[in-house]
Amino acid sequence: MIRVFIVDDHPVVIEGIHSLLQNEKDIEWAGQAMNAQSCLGYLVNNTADVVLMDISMPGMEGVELCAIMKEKYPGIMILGLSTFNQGLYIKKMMENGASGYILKNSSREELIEAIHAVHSGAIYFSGETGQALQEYQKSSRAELPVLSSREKEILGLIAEGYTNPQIAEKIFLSSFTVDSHRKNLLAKLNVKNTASLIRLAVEQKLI
Amino acid sequence: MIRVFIVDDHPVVIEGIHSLLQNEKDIEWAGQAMNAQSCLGYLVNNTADVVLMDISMPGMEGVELCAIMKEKYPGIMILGLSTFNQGLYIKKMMENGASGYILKNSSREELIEAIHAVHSGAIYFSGETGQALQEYQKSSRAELPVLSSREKEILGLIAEGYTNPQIAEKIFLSSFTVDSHRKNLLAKLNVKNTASLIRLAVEQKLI
DNA sequence: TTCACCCTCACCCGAAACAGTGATTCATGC
DNA sequence: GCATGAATCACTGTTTCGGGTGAGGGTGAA
Repeated sequence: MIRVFIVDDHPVVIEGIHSLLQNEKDIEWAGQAMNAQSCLGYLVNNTADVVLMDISMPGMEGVELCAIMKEKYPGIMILGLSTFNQGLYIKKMMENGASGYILKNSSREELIEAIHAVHSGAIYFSGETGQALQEYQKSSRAELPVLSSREKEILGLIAEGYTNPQIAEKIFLSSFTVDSHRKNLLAKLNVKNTASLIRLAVEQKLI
Repeated sequence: MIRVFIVDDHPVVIEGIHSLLQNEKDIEWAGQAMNAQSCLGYLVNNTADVVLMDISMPGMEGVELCAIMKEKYPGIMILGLSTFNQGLYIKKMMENGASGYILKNSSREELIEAIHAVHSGAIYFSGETGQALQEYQKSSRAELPVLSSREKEILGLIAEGYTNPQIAEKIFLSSFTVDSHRKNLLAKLNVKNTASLIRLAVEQKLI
């Protein structure tokens, strides 16, 4: 028996989901809340197996609530719920411990499949949201110039906090040479100092 | 009809999966390959809907093959397959376009559910691998000291490539003050220069 | 009301980074 | 065989960073 709780500020959505799950044998309606506070209040004395959670709520963000709940009750699985299909939000929810994500206009079958998957510890993103997430990951990758192996090596060492003289000593080069490579990195990646260089490198997973 | 192709360097695994899928009505066995090259060769003249892919293969890494395939044939869905349960690899596969992940000792039901989910565009990570992924994400977060709002603001501006004088001008402060905050950031986060500061900040999602 | 902490500003100084320019060697491919 | 680019080294500046130190005002909590 899977106890399902729902947090959403739209009564219509709560009703809709409730009626969709009503005749499901292994799903039990644990309760509902219309904001983050009452959700957390409910969980003080009660519990649930799966929480359906809207990401866009007044006051506390769904993303925040997600993080708090996972901190306090790691055993409760969270299934994101949204009308919109924003890759960024979906990614953030996942990074904060959500186990899945579906759209509010999902079919009954999809909803139930997602609840089961999430309850079993799996991660499930429905077709539309899964594609949005992958699209988002793809689009956030820029077109990058090719770095030589030496440049990549030195980039890695810079990111680890070594200075030019330290790098020079470490890989047996002149400090001038390291400096040259460093300047080439700045030029190739079109950034103007170490801060933006490292930021770009980490975000684009160059290191 | 879902055409399923498999890439794995272990014949036993190929046979096992083949027999598991044999009697499935809506699944068609498209073919098999034992390394990345022959997989790519097959796809020149043929196609598939879902590719089951081992992540640990001799020669080319599964992660690499995944990226190449998604680049060339974005419509083919990739389902990772592994004996081990390494959060890091699972994350990398996903970042490179895989739609799901299961362990080789999964049940027949789980395998088929995963193939269906992935084929519909969804993202599916089986119970064990999903938990490994979430554990990995959790464990890679360090215990961080609390940064004041001013510090966070300045950290963000440093990451955008502004120098102390530029930041000072931008937020109407003395350059000395900005420098003080900057030094406090280095001290609090226990790093010794801008490079490691920004790396930490990006990796821990402080900005 | 202390105490802690944030925010602000200030100065000194050495080290590191950044800009510009130019050079040689070596391998690779056209 | 010649162009291209990677990799190496060199020198000269200017700017920025980072370490150390200190100080004054504000706020909020114990």
